Amino acid sequence: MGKEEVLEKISDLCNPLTQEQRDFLTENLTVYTYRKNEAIYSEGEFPTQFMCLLSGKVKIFKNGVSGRNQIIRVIKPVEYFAYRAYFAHQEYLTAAAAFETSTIAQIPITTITHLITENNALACFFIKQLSIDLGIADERTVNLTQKHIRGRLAESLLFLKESYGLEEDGCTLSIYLSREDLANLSNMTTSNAIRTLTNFAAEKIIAIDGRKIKIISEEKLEKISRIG
Amino acid sequence: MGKEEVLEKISDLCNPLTQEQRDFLTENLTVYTYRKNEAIYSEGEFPTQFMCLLSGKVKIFKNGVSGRNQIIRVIKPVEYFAYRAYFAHQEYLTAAAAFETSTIAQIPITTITHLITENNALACFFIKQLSIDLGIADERTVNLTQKHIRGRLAESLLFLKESYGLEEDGCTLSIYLSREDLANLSNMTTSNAIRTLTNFAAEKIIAIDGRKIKIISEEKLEKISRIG
DNA sequence: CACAAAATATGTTATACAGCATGTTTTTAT
DNA sequence: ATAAAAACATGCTGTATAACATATTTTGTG
Repeated sequence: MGKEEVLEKISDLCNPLTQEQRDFLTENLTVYTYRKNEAIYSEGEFPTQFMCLLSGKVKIFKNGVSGRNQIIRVIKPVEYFAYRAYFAHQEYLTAAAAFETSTIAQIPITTITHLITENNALACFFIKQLSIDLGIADERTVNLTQKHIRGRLAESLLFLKESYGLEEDGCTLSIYLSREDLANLSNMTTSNAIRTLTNFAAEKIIAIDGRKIKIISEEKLEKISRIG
Repeated sequence: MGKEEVLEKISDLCNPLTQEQRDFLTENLTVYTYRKNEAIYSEGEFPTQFMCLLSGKVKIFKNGVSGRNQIIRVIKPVEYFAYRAYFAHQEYLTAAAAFETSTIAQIPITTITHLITENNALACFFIKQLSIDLGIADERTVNLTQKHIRGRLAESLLFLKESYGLEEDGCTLSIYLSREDLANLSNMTTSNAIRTLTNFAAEKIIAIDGRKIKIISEEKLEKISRIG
């Protein structure tokens, strides 16, 4: 992908910038492609790059107790990530990996912080983004802890629909997750993700074909998510 | 409390400001005192005031399913709160109430956003604060979902020690929470908070005298928190 | 293509924790 | 001071979900 094309994609980041600042950004920008399941960064590492997902799908997750992972959030194009830790003067508390082949623009995080101190509109952009993410995290805490297994899985399916959308048929989720990833997203064991998925299919709420998931009744999913 | 005194307390907010900006802040600043258990703001309300806790203790919580509350974070003097929702252009997703008599400085949130657009250092202050809070929220998600009941309670006790410190004797927590609040902080029922607390006391990890909690072995609490 | 490894599926068992009931103590209000 | 309400305490029961076991299917690799 050419730099011109990249700049167009990250316009919400570039719009507030002066031409000079934009050039500075472009000079320091590199583009990498990660393969399916490849690690992008790991918990405990020191953050050096600000990232923007240009194409593909990425998960942000944490290693919990006894090897259980928790998917904290998912990234879709064009979204920014990998900056929180540096802004907080911390190491990464999370890890990131590619769900599928993903193209990522990387800019040294110091370049970004430099631009932030120069450009107030850019600072405001990050204030808003962080505020939205913090709200999502707060919601998620309650949902993951208080809802029952069916409610958590239903919510995850709706969340995936919101995040990555549907295919042309208007009902198949555009992301094909392993049962394990689905479990890690919903805070349950893989076995229970499989079982509950099977139940949903038997109840004609969804239809499953391998990793393809068709949402038959969004209303029912919403109801299960709300109550359970 | 006089405005002079308040300004001194919120110096980390004021330091980046020009004298003119500081005067603008002072003009728009009011101080309220909330009684024990009094609501400060509620879920769904539209945010209008930026707040700073000058003295006392405050909880930020969410109403979960079937009346179960989840305490999301606690505020100590001098910390800022009640600004996330406005920055994200949302209603409050959480509620706030006073654990005990609390004095709170309030500034119209529009005053703050105005100052942020004028003052880059102030914007950076909030970027850092939000980034730290987002990291805490991510950690908390995993801790609350993956740890067992003893681990969650142990963690909460250590968290309260970190947040509010100890009394002069060097081992009594400076905050006296109801068993219900302790349960809401640790994602468990009140019954189980009581039971587990009793167990910890029997194991000589803590000593309880009504709502007073003495930490006898911090190492053991840390171990339980880590493993459980 | 064959083989190993991983992912999916499903049944069984074990257990952590919620839910409920009941009694006691402490706090609050009149 | 006394009644009422709230908080605390503890035992019992039920159940949601983890943990384990064992097939079966799919995927990846030499």
